[in-house]
Amino acid sequence: MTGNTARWALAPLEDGGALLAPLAADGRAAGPAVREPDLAEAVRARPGVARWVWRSTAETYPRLRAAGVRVERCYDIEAAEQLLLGHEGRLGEPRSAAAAWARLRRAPVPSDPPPRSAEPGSQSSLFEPRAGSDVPFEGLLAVYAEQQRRHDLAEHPGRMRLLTAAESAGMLVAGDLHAAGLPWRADLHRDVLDELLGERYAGGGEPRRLAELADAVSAAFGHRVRPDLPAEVVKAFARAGVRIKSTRRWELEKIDHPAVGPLIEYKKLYRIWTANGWAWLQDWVREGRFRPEYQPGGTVTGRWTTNGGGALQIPRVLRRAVVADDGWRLVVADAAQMEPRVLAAISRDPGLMEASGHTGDLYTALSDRGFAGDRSRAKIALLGAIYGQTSGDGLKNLAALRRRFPRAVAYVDDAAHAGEEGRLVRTWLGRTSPRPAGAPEDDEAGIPQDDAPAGPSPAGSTARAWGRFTRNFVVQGSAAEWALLMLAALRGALAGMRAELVFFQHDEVIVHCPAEEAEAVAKAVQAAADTAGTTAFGPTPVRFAFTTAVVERYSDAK
DNA sequence: TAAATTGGCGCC
DNA sequence: AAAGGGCGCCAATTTA
Repeated sequence: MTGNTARWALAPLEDGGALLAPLAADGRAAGPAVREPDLAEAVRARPGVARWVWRSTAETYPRLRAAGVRVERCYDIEAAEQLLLGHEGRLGEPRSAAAAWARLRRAPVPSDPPPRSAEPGSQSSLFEPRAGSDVPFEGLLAVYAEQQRRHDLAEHPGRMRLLTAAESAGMLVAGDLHAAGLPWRADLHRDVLDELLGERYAGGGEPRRLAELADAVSAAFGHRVRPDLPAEVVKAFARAGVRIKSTRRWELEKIDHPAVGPLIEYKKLYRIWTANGWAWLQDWVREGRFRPEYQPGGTVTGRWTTNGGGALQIPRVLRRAVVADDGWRLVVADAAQMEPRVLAAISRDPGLMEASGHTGDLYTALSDRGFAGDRSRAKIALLGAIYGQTSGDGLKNLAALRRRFPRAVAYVDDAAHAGEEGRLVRTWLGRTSPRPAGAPEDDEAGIPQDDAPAGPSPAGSTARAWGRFTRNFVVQGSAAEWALLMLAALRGALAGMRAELVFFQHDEVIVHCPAEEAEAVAKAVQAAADTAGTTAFGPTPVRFAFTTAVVERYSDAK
């Protein structure tokens, strides 16, 4: 009975042991719970288990990894709870297993614990039991069984199952990424800082180059102006006869004034100093690795976030510090035009599917089909449609786009209309948008009420802004799902190698591997892209392409 | 005095 | 190039 489809529930205990139970197809326990003295040994002793069902991957997986136990698949009950609540239009209700158990028993529902911020260099925080984790094992089993039933009630039960499985796989990948860490040369990072910012002054003030630029700004205005205070800068320009609404770079660039140059340069360097300067290095890089805590599904659209360290916003100039170990390489792979290809797959627009049917440049293919060979116009038009552009060239070219690719444009337009009317929208697999602020919460998920009282200015700019959000949500969110499945496939493919996934950023992965494995890894990446395409969207002519570079340092990729 | 908000900019 | 969607992080400012 423990064939390769078996599922077991697993709950770690504080003394290092674990409770386990085999599960039947309907999610209920198929046998008595057993207690084992050692969590990792209990898992190791059951190689036939295909999927481990547990409360939280972040709680359990690091302990297994630390003991050298690899888990192929899991089901993360709290991640699934979040997705199921969202699908049911109940986003915002507490998502902990304890809360789900309380709802089942009609007991008072505990609020979720506040999000914990990562401590630099921590491995330990992942081990700490969280408040709200006090669910008895039978409660966990009951919540899981109920979740299985709730999958059946979803709009597309099969896709919903795939979604929770994919999110769970993402949790495993996140654990792997944290454990591996991104190779980071602190000495090279310091070289970059010295080069850009100049030396630091004792006492913690601005580095030399920033001080010089601040002086240059003041000199240009003829009086002391602190460039990091927007209010002061706006006032200084007003005194000089230039009226600006903000000090954003694109606004400053339009001004003809000697302060603009040093001001923009100051902002750029100030950002590097405060966000990724010496303090960041001290906090986040240990023993040659940068180990952020990744949070799959950390955003409403399903994109990941990281907790501390700003791993998804690392300035390009610091990629010089990311260097493979001796004899190793970085396989840097970037999914080319991921979102337009996803739109092709989910809208089933014939023309867009055809243009996405090969791994060559999508915008060139697009321009040959409707923009007289003008690649940049095609690109602007498509991105404008996905993002809901309200002005500029994107809008001008939208008409041509709509003529040639009507179903694709209609798909995102429908999502925008739904958002403007306060309805919910879903990604391809079923991740569901939140409600706009102020929307009624007691109606059926997303179904508009005919007699709904007018909310705060429903047809106004707030509604249109929400429409842009839902328009983008269906594409960005479905793209995140493709990425999740790609990661899951890649993780499986790398299992037999020494290669490790060390970085993930929306549509880009980095694998660190021995030089001799690089070619096989590059092939595995493209294979994972193809697998993810058909797993997510079913049979589709759309191809998902990776641009791959094998390099020793990240900055050498493209 | 601490928490929340704002402005800005880095990444996709 | 700009501007549109998603974020996190920092410093300064405002609010409680």
